[in-house]
Amino acid sequence: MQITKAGEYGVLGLIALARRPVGEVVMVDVLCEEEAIPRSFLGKIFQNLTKAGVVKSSRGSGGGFCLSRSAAEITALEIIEAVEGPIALQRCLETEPDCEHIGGCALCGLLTEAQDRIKEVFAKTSLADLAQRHLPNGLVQQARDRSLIPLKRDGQIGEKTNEAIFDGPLKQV
Amino acid sequence: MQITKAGEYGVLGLIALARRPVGEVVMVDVLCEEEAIPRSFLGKIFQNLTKAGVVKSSRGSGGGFCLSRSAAEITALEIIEAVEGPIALQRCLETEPDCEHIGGCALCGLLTEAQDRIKEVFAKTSLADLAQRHLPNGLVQQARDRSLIPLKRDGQIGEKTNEAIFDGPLKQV
DNA sequence: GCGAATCGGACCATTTTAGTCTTAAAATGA
DNA sequence: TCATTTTAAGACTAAAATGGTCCGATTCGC
Repeated sequence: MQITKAGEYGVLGLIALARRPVGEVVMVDVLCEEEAIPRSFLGKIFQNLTKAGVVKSSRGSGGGFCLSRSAAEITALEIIEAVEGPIALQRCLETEPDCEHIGGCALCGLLTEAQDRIKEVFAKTSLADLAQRHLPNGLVQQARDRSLIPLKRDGQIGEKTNEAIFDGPLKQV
Repeated sequence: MQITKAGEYGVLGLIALARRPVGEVVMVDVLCEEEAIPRSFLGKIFQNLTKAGVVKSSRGSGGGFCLSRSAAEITALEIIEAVEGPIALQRCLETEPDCEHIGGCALCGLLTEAQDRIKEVFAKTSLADLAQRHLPNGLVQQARDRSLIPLKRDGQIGEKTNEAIFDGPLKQV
């Protein structure tokens, strides 16, 4: 009962994309650096987002990804389901409506309700909302200018960077 | 983002237990047969429920499990968290309050909200509620008398039994 | 005290996650 | 046209979680 890394990275990558002017094509390399995501992984995740119609891709030099619609029209639900598949707490809801347990099972009702609540939360939140909440003050850039953020790259993961970042005057967000 | 089999079986096993008079000690064997759960697996699950104080165990011949409180005082949240660990969609909430992402992350807020909704649903539902919703008419016993339910046992799992069970007059639940 | 019955916990197989790597295809610009 | 740059697709892998089994320590009834 957790969001996967793929889902997490997907949202984060899209937030980075949503920070740019609409229509601007950005390489996956750039997005990865900004949000400290392993490069090849985000590439694969964005493939799914392309299939789902959330982003558009263009190949070749000068290529990259851009949002297929305005960030206000993309919901968190759409993103997460594109990456992780449909949200379904209960297994049997995925394929057939009847529960596999004997005589109709109380769990179905409970889990369906919980699942609907989650979907409500995700559906009412747009990518624009998320992008706005995420670092409203350009603190990332400040921190990066002060070399407080060692970037993660493939193979060589910087760890325990939080303290460094959050120490000092940047702390009072 | 799914409930685990362990969580599912835990709830189901407790429902079976809650059907009996309070204080009655029941062997896992019996509970397993009633809800078609692999025997040794439910044993392990009930270990966790014992540690969490949801059931009490007694060993030796004549031993088994009984609810430690009335079913109305046990919530689904308690059961599921006892079996699966705390419900935490977001990883970083589990250990530390600060998000690992740079400069405070929009995901934290979103996932925390979703998580709170799930907990609300689970917290407001008691085991007694579930037991009441689960087969109010004793349909299981009817079905079993008519040999419509091949019981699952260790090693030899009966599959695709649903059609057989739901066909015929039992269908209109 | 003995033996049967039961939980408790170590153990194991399979699936999922979280990535990486390689090859192919497409677009650009020289 | 050709080299370069970028995504697309998918095979591959290590590690963790899941789902489940099995045996031994413990306890009870006699």
